Amino acid sequence: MTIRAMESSSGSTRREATRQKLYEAAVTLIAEQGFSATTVDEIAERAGVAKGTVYYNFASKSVLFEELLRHGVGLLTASLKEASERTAAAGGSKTDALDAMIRAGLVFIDRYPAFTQLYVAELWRTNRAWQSTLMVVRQQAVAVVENALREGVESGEFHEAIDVSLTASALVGMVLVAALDWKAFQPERSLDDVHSALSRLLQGRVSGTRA
Amino acid sequence: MTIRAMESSSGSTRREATRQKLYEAAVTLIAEQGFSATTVDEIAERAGVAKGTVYYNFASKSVLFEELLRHGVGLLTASLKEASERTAAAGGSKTDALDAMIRAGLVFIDRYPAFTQLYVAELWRTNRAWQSTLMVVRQQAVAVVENALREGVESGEFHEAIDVSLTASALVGMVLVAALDWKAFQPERSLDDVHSALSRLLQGRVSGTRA
DNA sequence: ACTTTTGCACTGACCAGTCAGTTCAAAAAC
DNA sequence: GTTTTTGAACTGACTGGTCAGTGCAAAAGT
Repeated sequence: MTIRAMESSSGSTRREATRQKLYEAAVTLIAEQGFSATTVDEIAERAGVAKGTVYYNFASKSVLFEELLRHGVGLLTASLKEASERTAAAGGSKTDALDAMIRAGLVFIDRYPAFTQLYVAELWRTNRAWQSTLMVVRQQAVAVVENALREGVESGEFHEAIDVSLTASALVGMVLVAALDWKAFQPERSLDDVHSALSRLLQGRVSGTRA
Repeated sequence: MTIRAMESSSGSTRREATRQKLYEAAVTLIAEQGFSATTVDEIAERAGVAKGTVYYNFASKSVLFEELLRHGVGLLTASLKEASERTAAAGGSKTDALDAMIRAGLVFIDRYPAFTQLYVAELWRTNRAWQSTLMVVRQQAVAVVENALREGVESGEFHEAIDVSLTASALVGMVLVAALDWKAFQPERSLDDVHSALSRLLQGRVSGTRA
């Protein structure tokens, strides 16, 4: 009985690969059917793994879901930050940063539509085990947008009377719903189509006052 | 076994009252827990009614839910139409009509937060029994917004290059998400606060180009 | 070299509990 | 007297979670 080889955070390849397969299986099934309607047997089968393996890797169905949530929103947050920072580094305005984040959001949803669907379906639900987890990760993501707005107000680019948190919510909602509708009802449209429609709205070129 | 009395849309009062109680019980439970996690026994208990009554009034749990969906979106659509028509009658612009619809949407969500939550949670799900029902009622609601946009384009008020359906989705999403975040995370804010934040965004007073 | 041991990762049959939906006789409401 | 509701018992399918056991690659022992 010796000390096992230390496995770095990147994880022992086998186990991490199995967890990844389980995430992928769970995300589509839960997006389609909802958490309760999705059985652990289904997840295991879709992942090509025995049921016991699910419980070997995750303490429970809920924990699997919670970790999936953290994993997914983590990717989104990183992508938004990257877009924001890249724009700033290129000397862009805060409006440019918001626009870049809109695009990053669309790219994310384009790549992980099932995850987005599931996130939206669970976010405002109360009395659920993972509610607190969800609030934390949501706040991390929304904060990136809020920061851009706040900095834009401070630099005088945006009107100081804007309500940062409500506006951030609205912008997130705009992207989220437009993108989900795109994927669900008009999948033939291009990402650029959606992006330009949202850009136009952001920049007040729909019903902007000329003042 | 006799032929049931045809009940007109207004319905026999007693039965209609029971159905209403069941709608109200189901809407909050399903919003909190999701459809599958909500049991018929719970719904009956919350409604203060025997389980048998549920099955006397609705063919199944799914049918109860589908009718609830139709009922709720019907109310929203009527409210949006009313707001739009009222504005038009008062000689307002299409921007005013959109603004009035935003307010009507917020009032609706303020009154029926659980319904909204549940609607959002189910809308983009595929493979569900009520998917087709949901698509129909969604289209009815979104069409009201699309019409205002289209008419605004025709009258020259809005730029002709706007994408009506994507912009409508985005506007709906803006209202939906801002309102749900309001209710879930900042319930102390007033409806007017939320409305003015959204108005500002609609009218390009956040990062509007001065062109 | 070779055998033996270790323990991680995985397996899948099994269990105890849950739930939608049914049934129906009797009561209540109209 | 007809419609609607009650409430409890029942069924049969399904589900989350368990657990004793398997396979195997690396480590330890010789």
